[in-house]
Amino acid sequence: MEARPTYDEKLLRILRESAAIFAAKGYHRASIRDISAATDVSLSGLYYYFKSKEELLFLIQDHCFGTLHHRLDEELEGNTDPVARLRIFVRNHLRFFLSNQAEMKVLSHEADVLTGEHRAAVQKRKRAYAAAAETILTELGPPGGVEPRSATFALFGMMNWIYTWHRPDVDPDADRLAEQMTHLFLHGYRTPIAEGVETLPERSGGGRGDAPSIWRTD
Amino acid sequence: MEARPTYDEKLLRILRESAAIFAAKGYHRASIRDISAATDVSLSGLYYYFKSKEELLFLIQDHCFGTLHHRLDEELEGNTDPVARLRIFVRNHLRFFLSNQAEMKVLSHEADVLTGEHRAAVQKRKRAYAAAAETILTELGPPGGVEPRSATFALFGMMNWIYTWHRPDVDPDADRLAEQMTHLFLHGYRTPIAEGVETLPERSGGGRGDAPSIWRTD
DNA sequence: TTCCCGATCGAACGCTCGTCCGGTACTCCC
DNA sequence: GGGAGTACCGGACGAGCGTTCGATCGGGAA
Repeated sequence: MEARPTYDEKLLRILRESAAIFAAKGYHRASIRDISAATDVSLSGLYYYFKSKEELLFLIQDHCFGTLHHRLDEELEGNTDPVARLRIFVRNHLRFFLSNQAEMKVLSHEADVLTGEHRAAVQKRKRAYAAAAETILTELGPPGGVEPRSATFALFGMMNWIYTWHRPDVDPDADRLAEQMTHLFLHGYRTPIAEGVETLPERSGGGRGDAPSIWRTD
Repeated sequence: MEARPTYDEKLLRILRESAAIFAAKGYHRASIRDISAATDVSLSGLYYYFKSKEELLFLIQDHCFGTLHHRLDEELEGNTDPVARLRIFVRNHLRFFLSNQAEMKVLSHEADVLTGEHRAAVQKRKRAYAAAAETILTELGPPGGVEPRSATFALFGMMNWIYTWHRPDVDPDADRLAEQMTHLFLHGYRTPIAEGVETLPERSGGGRGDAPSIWRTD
């Protein structure tokens, strides 16, 4: 005999299924009716668990971000070597990303959908997480040539872009990817830029402005 | 006396304004009525320029990708040094991205909205562009440790993530960013991974599975 | 048994959406 | 002047959306 699920269990199941649907169709194109069908909960029955579609998105994002950051703190605990800490950070991020692809896609892809207090709450989480990342980078010492802010976002770009290309059957798992990305980042970050060698001469006589718009009229 | 715009000029204007609106609100949330208001063309009048909302998105993406790739070929022409070619590739991509942020955001963010032939046509463009990138990376010689496929996407991730963070008033311009990202990528890509030094010991006795789901039930 | 309350549902409301139809100026050519 | 064709518009249609309302069901308390 199967025990009836508690309120919390059922809410978590709804959040999980909703995340999968938002990830597949996108937040705006996914309808509450889709979620109703996937969860076998009636349309109106769902509103017992959240007040609005936006709150549903918020619950997913908030829980996801909170868990990600919480795990990071656990993993970092007691570790003081700067390089090891960077490695742990990347590994934690990628493990979490690949184990919760739907949720993390929703987090990355629907980042600017929320409004008002929901938006503020998620952005607070995001800032705290980014600050943790920045601290870790600062501990590495001064960079060799790239600016810390650009470098931080370059690292996040590498990691967060994953959901657009990673296929579990052919691509490396999270731990191997973490090794590779840490390696990729670390060497470039600490190696100084060789003056004069690494810049490209301007293309001569192109005649076009340096920031041409796409909308050519030829 | 202002000359009346031609058909093509007006279409391009509509595409430009639409791209800005899609970038700001997202494809699904932006309505044809929004575009009508922004362009001062009536709702039905717009359908003289495209057959459906999806075709409008296609026209933007197709034109954008086509121009990006076309520019790349122009810039690469006559240049044979592998490192210089990589540098040109990154610079071209970033220049284009920052000069056409709205269009490139639409390209990145609404990548899997199109269906049928529209989707196929854009994916063909994307594959051709990615192939060009892969060729450039191959010319660099064998990587030092990271896999070429992961490395390629890591590079694209760095570059394509830009639209989420770049602020023209505080961040470096396209050319400086290109220098930095090329540097970042190149050193990591060619430096071998030091055996045994760069791997992290498993966390001892964590007791949790290695790919824990977010949806803890505690 | 009766009452209450958390959990759930069917049916509807008001709204916005993409798209289409019929019509109308305007311009050029005969 | 008359016909053709390009450019454009007002207004509507049907579908789908998020949300709400009143009713119902089942189990523990009195």
